[in-house]
Amino acid sequence: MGRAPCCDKTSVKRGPWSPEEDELLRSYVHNHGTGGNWIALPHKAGLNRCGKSCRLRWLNYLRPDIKHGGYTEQEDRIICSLYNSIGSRWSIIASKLPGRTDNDVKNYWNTKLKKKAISMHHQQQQEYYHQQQQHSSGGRGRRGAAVVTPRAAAPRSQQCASSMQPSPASASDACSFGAMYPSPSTTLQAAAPVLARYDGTAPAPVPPPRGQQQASALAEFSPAPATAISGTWAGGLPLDDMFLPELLGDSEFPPGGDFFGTGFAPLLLQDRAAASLQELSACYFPNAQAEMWAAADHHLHVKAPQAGLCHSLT
DNA sequence: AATCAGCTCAACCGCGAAAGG
DNA sequence: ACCTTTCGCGGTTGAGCTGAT
Repeated sequence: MGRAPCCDKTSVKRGPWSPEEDELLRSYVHNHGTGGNWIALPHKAGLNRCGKSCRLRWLNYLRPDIKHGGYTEQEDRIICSLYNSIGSRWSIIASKLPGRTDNDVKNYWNTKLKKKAISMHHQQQQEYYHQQQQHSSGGRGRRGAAVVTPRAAAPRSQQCASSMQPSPASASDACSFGAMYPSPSTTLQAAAPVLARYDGTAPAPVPPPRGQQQASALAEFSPAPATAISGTWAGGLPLDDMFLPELLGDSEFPPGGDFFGTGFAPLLLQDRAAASLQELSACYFPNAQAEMWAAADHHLHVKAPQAGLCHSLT
């Protein structure tokens, strides 16, 4: 059986839109609006198209004030940070970027930004690994502390693969960003009391309906994007305080300095790499997450991530 | 010049949520 | 309360483009 199609696909035109079709749709919406019914719109507009196709064309291409390409570094950072925090909720992310559509942001992430993130994460891991090697060769490290190398971690993740649906690639996509870019929900824990500690044994909070979920997740991202872009974001924090220095260069983040500002320093710089690995590991080993975050909190004052860090694993 | 591989992005697909009867 | 219709979203596809060989 299956779901009935939204329209008769054999009788409607598909594929790329012609300039004439664009003009028909544009002028119809301009004169009449969408009428709240996309299914009926193509017939009224004289278009031999599926309603969904019309909606998509309008929202992603014909709508006024749409921007294509030319993403700024600022936008990159917003996308990265939001992706880290709420995952692939492209419509929400796009809503924070004036003129951008969810499809556009999604494409941009999948084709460009993701690669950038992954390469940066690998670089970060390597640096951490080298640091650990130097540390252990120059003296004994922390008693009982095992140095986790990517090489060593891989087989374990494969062991877990049977109980974890997503591929390592998809997991690393999300987790690499979790590790790289502290989300506002991580860096702004003091300003986000809604964060519940993940203790692994407590019953998971009942997720609110999707709309409310989005709203609560977004509560951390007010005020509006225009304000954010002008230089400040939630709680009046300077935008740059909400992102790790990878995209900015070290000069803006003095080494060892408390660049998150007083009261917003869950990730101390000297332990950042460790926290990153911990976060990454937690993605691969969800059952060990409670212990890790408990330890992390004790050592690093790190809160467990809210939904979104390892969204690809859920 | 021809072929191939990789990339981009518009468009499609199918699902869940919301709305309305 | 249930069913149907429509909307909105995220994942995926594939045509067209570009650069390398």
